[in-house]
Amino acid sequence: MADPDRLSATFAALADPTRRAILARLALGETSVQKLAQPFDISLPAISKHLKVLEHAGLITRGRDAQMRPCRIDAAGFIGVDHWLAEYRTLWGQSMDKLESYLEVLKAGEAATPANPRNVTRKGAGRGRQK
Amino acid sequence: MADPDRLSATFAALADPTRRAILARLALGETSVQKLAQPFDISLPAISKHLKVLEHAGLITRGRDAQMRPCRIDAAGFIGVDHWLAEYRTLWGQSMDKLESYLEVLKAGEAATPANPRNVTRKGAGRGRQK
DNA sequence: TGGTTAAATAACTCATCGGTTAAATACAGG
DNA sequence: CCTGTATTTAACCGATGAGTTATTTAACCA
Repeated sequence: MADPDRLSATFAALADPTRRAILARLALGETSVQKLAQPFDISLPAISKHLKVLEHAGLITRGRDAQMRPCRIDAAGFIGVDHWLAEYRTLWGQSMDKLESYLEVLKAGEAATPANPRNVTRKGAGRGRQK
Repeated sequence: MADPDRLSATFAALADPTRRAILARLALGETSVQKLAQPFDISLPAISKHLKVLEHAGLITRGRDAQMRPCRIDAAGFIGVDHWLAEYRTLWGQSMDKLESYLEVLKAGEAATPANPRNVTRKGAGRGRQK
């Protein structure tokens, strides 16, 4: 119902192996609920609940094709996680090769130069309240 | 593939805003439990529990200094998440996280942080698979 | 219309989680 | 030793989450 914290919802969604398996399957392409459920020995309503959680987490979207509700990966949730993780990447030194790649992209000529002087995202600050 | 339950534990740990705030604080440097607890209006045992969860998730480690147990960031958990996420990066294009990493490098390099990441050219969705 | 298939909802159980307070442990110093 | 400080453990409680079976909604087809 309420959507107080999407990032929390996304991480919570990813904390379940069944849901990660569903995402792995969806990474291969859009699929119906039935086919998604097939590899698991849990009931269909359970799958339906998992899909609802994934959808609310911004990790999948659902369409409509006749009686079927095909599910597909939604980049939004992944981007949210990636963005959060980016704040910590310098802590374990994976930034250099990423920077190299970025510079290659720059050379390819597609990047706009960051130009806004006032910073927007605070570093690690965090929302301190919970629940 | 690493321990799959470990990954679940890591995502579950990250699903709590209080714990993410603790990590944000620890990103600034090693600290005692007391100082860690200060910004929050929850009890000390609650913080202690959060730290235990973070430790089990591979996101922090704890040492010993007299009566204090200083906590610090542990890269392992972050790397686990990053590796998992890498499998899905091709689904939304990589320019975004590369830019973020680049900005992190900038931040690490100088005190004044410029830049607004929002005007980067984004690639289209691009259906695909990987792994 | 009725029947079949696809998926979601309802209502319930049970385990886990985040929080509490009170007590216990570990260490430093007189 | 005893005392103070830092932190963890124990015992408990209400909320949430993952699962179930039974029922219901939605869409297609004869």
